Amino acid sequence: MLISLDYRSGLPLYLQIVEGFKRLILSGVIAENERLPSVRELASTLAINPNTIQRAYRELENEGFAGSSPGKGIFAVGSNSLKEREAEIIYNDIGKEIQKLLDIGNEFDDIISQLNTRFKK
Amino acid sequence: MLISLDYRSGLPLYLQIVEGFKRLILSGVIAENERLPSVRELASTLAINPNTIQRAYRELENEGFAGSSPGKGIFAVGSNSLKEREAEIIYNDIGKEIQKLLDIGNEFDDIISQLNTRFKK
Amino acid sequence: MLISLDYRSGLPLYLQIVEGFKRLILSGVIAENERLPSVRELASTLAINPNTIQRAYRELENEGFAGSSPGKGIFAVGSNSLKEREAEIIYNDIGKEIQKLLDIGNEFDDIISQLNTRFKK
Amino acid sequence: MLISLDYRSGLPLYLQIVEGFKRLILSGVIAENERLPSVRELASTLAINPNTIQRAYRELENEGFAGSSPGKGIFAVGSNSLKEREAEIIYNDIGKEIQKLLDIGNEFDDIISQLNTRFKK
DNA sequence: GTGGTCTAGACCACG
DNA sequence: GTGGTCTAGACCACA
Repeated sequence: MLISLDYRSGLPLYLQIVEGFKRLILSGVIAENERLPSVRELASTLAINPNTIQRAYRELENEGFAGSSPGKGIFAVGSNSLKEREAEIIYNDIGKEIQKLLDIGNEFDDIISQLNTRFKK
Repeated sequence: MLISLDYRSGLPLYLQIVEGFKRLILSGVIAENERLPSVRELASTLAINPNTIQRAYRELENEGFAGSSPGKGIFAVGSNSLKEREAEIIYNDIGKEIQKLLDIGNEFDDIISQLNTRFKK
Repeated sequence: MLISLDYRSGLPLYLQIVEGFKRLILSGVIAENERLPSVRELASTLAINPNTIQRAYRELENEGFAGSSPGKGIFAVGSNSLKEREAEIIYNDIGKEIQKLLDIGNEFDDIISQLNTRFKK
Repeated sequence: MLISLDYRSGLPLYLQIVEGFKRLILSGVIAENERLPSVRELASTLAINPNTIQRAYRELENEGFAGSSPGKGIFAVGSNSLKEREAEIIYNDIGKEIQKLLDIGNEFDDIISQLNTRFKK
C-alpha cells in the first residue's frame, strides 16, 4: 500500500492522502503522467468514503500536483516543475522555526551548528 | 495589549492566546512567578468568553508554562527551565522539514548554505 | 455500561471518565485502534453534557491514551506502549508515600514486610 | 521559614499549610504542646490572608494534629499518638497504587522487588 | 454522522 | 475577588 492512514493523528484523512501523493510524486515513485488509482478503487483499498478520496484529488489538482481528464482519470504532474516551489514553502517554514529559536536567545551560528550535529548523516 | 488575536487566521483563539503567552514567558517579558491577567480580566480586554481564556490557561499549565492557585491566580514558570525543552521541540520540527528537502533530492550541505543565505542577518 | 460516575466523590466528572477509560485501555478491555463511544452518544448514555465528554476525551489525547480523527471518531492507543509509562508514574507515587512513612520513623524493611502482610494475596 | 508555599502547585494554600504542619508535628520538629505561630503572625510572615491560616488551623484541629485553647493559642498534639493513624492512611494509599500495578499485569513479587531496587537506600 | 471551537451563564471552593 | 467545573446551545470542518 502506497498510502497509509492514521486515524489517531488528528490530521484529516483527506490531507493525509494529499500528503502521501505529494511525497510519491515529488520523489518520483509516481512518474509524470502516471494515472492515480481511481476514486472508487482507492476508497475500497483504504476502506474509507469515496468522498474523502474525491476531496483529496481535488486538493492535489488545486495545488498543481495532478491534473484530471474527465472520464479518463487523474494524472500526476512531472515532479521537476514542483520541486522548486515545494522547497520554497519548506524553507519558509524553517525560517519561522529559526526565528523562534532566535527569539528565545539562540545565536544563528549556534543554530546552524546544531543542525549540522543533529541531522547531517 | 500583550496578546493580540487574529480572527481570520484559522488558528483557534485559545491557541493564539497560548502561543502569545508562551512567547512572553520564554522571552522573559513575563517574569518568573509573575501573575497572568485574571481569566475574567483578560476575557474582558480581549472581548472574548472567559471559558476560552480558561482553556488557554489550562493548556499553558499542561505544557508547564504556568501553574495556578485557585482563588489566587495563575503564575508564570521561569523561562530558563522552559527554553531548553522548547528548543528541543523546535529542532525536532526543523528536522522533519529538512527531511522533506532531502526526500525531494536536495543535498544536506546545500540546504545549510541556503539557510545561511536566506536567514543569516 | 463501561463507565460509571459518582456525583458525590468530589472528583470532577471529566476526570472520572478519563480514569475509567485509562483503566479500560490499560487492561485491554478496549483494544488498540478501537473506537471510543462518540461524544454525543456517551453524553447521552451518561446523561451529562457533551462538553464534559469532549473535555475528558481531550485529556485522554493529551496523555497519549487516544487519538482523534475529526469526522471519524476517537480511537484507543495500544496498551503495551502505555503500560510501562503508567507503571513509572505509579512507582513514583508510591515512592512519595514510602518517603512519608520513612519521615515518621518507619524502617524501610518494616515497610516492605507490612506491604507483604497487607497486600500479598 | 518552616512552611513554604507554592502558588503554582494547584494545591490550595490552606492545605499546603496543613501538610506543612503535619510533617513538622509528625517528625517532632514541633514538640508536643508546643504553641503554633499566631494566626496574624503566620499570615504576616507568609504574606497571605489571615483567613487562610485560620482555615488551616481549623483543619489541623479537625484532624487531631492540634488543639486550641481560646485566647491562648493553638498547640501541637504529641506525635506518637498520631503516627500510627497516619501510617494507616498511607498504607491504604499505597495499597490502591499497588492494585493499579496489579491491574495492568504486574506480579506482586515483582512490584516488591521493584520497590526494593528503587527506594532502598 | 463525527470531533472541535466558542459563547453565555450558572455554581463551587479558595483567598 | 480568584480559578475550576458543568450545562446549554450554536456553528464549523470533516467523513
